[in-house]
Amino acid sequence: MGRSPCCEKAHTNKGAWTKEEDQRLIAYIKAHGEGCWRSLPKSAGLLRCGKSCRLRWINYLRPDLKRGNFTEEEDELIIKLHALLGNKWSLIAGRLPGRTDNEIKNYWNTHIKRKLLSQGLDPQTHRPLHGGAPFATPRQQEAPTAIAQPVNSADEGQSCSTNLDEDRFPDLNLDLSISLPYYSPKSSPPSEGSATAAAAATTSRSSHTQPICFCCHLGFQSNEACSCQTIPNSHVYRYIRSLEEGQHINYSS
DNA sequence: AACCCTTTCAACCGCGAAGGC
DNA sequence: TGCCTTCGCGGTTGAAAGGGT
Repeated sequence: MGRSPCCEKAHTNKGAWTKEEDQRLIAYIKAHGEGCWRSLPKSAGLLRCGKSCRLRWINYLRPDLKRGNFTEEEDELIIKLHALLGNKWSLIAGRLPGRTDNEIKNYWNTHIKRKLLSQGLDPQTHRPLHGGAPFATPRQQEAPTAIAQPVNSADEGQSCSTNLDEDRFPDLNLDLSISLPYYSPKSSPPSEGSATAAAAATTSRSSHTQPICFCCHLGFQSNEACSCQTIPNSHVYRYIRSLEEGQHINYSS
């Protein structure tokens, strides 16, 4: 007995998406919002499985995606994050706004891996292939520290942003960020409960003992949008829709 | 122009986690 | 508590594009 298929394969399309399928998916999500991927294809009139729809939306159709080449800064950030997190592409993508885990994974395999190899570094361990000095980012080269190792499952019991991490990558904010879902004008914003639940889900460890500022979690501490330090209330959750809009919603628990 | 090889990246697959009952 | 369903993630595949001969 194998695992039951995620959908009825006999009546689903596979392979590249057509323009019409894209339009159908976009129109449906604009009207009803994301979620319920299992039932979405039927409701949207698509002969695709839910997983395929989800992937197409997340990796290609989402309006907040940043298309185009990776910048040098993004390159460096990916390398740093990979040194600390390993192949946790979704976590790495969470630190690069507008980039998807699939995109970063592909970019790693096609560009960065080769780049590191050409520098004599093992892409998995970030250690030199033939001995010598361990991998160091430009900033590290100014003040070399211990070699970064990908986290393993045991390490994950610790805080995501430890003092050790800060020692290794002082300019790196490893707090887990939250990618906000896309809401159409017709669909409703998240309820207070779902926002706090999302916060609890993604920051479960810290949320037990301290308030969460999403600005900080998104790495915007220095941005004026973040005013968490001026908010004395210990249970304020701040949501930012986007940097451009400068909008935010406070959710109090 | 034709063929072959390499590179890129969208899409698929299988698995584990999470949540509901 | 255990089962079932759904979702999300990471690894892998394969078609298309690009480049070389």
